[in-house]
Amino acid sequence: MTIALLETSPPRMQESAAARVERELRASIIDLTIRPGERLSESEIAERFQVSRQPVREAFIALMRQGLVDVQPQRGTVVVKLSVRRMLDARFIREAIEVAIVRRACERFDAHYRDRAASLIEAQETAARAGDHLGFQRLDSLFHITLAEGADCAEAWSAVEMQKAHMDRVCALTLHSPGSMGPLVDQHRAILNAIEDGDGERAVAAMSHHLSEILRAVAGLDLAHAELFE
Amino acid sequence: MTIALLETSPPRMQESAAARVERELRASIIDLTIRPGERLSESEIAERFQVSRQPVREAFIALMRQGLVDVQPQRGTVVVKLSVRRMLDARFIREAIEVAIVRRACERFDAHYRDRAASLIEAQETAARAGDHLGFQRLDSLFHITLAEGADCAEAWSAVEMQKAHMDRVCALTLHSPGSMGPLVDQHRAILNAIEDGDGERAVAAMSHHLSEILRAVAGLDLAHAELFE
DNA sequence: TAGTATGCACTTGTATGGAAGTTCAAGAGG
DNA sequence: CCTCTTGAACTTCCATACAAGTGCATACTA
Repeated sequence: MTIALLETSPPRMQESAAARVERELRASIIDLTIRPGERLSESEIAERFQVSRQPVREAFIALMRQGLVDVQPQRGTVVVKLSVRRMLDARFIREAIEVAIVRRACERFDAHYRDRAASLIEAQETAARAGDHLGFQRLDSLFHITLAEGADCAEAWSAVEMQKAHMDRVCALTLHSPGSMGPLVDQHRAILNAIEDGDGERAVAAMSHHLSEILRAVAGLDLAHAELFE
Repeated sequence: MTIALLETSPPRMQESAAARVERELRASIIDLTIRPGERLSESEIAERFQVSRQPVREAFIALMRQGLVDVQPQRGTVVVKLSVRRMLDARFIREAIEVAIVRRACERFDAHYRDRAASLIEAQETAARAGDHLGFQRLDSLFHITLAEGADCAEAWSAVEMQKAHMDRVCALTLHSPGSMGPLVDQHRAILNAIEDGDGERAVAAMSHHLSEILRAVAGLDLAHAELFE
């Protein structure tokens, strides 16, 4: 649904070289700037980022733990290909956690975050009308994070983030038609409304429905980019 | 509920030095052999394992990502203290995922894994009678993994594993009374029965109840080991 | 020609030295 | 006695060199 713009943006103070390489490589892998199946060389990346091999190696290991690259000892490192199976697994895990989040949100949801979520929906409406895909994706991510924080589940979101990457990578393939963002805004609104009403079952159903949108994108893209899939 | 014996056991072929250090340190951190709050030194650990500082550093970074140590640049690395909050967060995430697993298991559960789960319960019964805590913990972990694999959710289990460490660390403090394992076996049996009946709601309730056992262990131990908590 | 060595060019893994930053204690100065 | 400075002793982080393993092309052999 979204690409990782949020965790990409803050070039925090004194970011280590390893963290910088990992952050930038991760973003490129998720938005498919680096193609699935492509070989990555420690030396080449090190030269490109003007650092030594060591921080690059640490970035590779971190990306391997996230399931984004495959480090084969003494052979090489490759960006893992897209996988419908892996995407469905990620969706399953994400839905499990986010459903639990909204269920808890129906019991207690901080008022400040409720207002923030509402204003984010407004901003999404604007971005959708303007056809601003990148902005919309960033706002989408912020909306989900806000739900987690409002329900006091910030830690749970970090667990979602890893899975989200595998969904975003597949979504980066789908062509973003102008009208595709509107329904998503409505779904966000339905989720927030249910939370405000404290209606757990409705909130769960709304979130589940929302996260099932990606299933519709699966059918149409397999053949067009077969070489990117395993 | 359990400590990480499963992922600790296989000293796989050609395991790298970094992986070995991480594996052993992780096990020691989880079973509290290395005390929460203790400082870790790259040099000291390197000397102890007879390797250079580099693989130790990589192990530290990996453990940091799992939330088990805190690497403070240019200052030092410490084992994170126990945290009731962190444990409750881990429990929340784990319950969310495992509840989704058993719900799926009620729809389709491989017969081979059903038999395996049943035999694991038998083995747990034996271990419980014999008072074999370590064996029981290993069987407990295997049971949950078997549920995940039987429901074709192996990937989801790896997401659970990280959270599980934070629960196991707190559970390592609780004194294991001889009769404490019996109810857990019954709970496992209830879960498996519900799955065999295809009764989703009952399976979810049984798993949720099972994973709530740890909440009972929270109250009694805070004061006895206050220095281990943040 | 088919099959088998063999050496080269690549890869990741490890060791080691030094750069940059933090902490803490000892000592100078008020 | 209190405050500030300063330097030694640590820490993690990075750069570099080397070790070890893989794959492939080339050349040699039957």
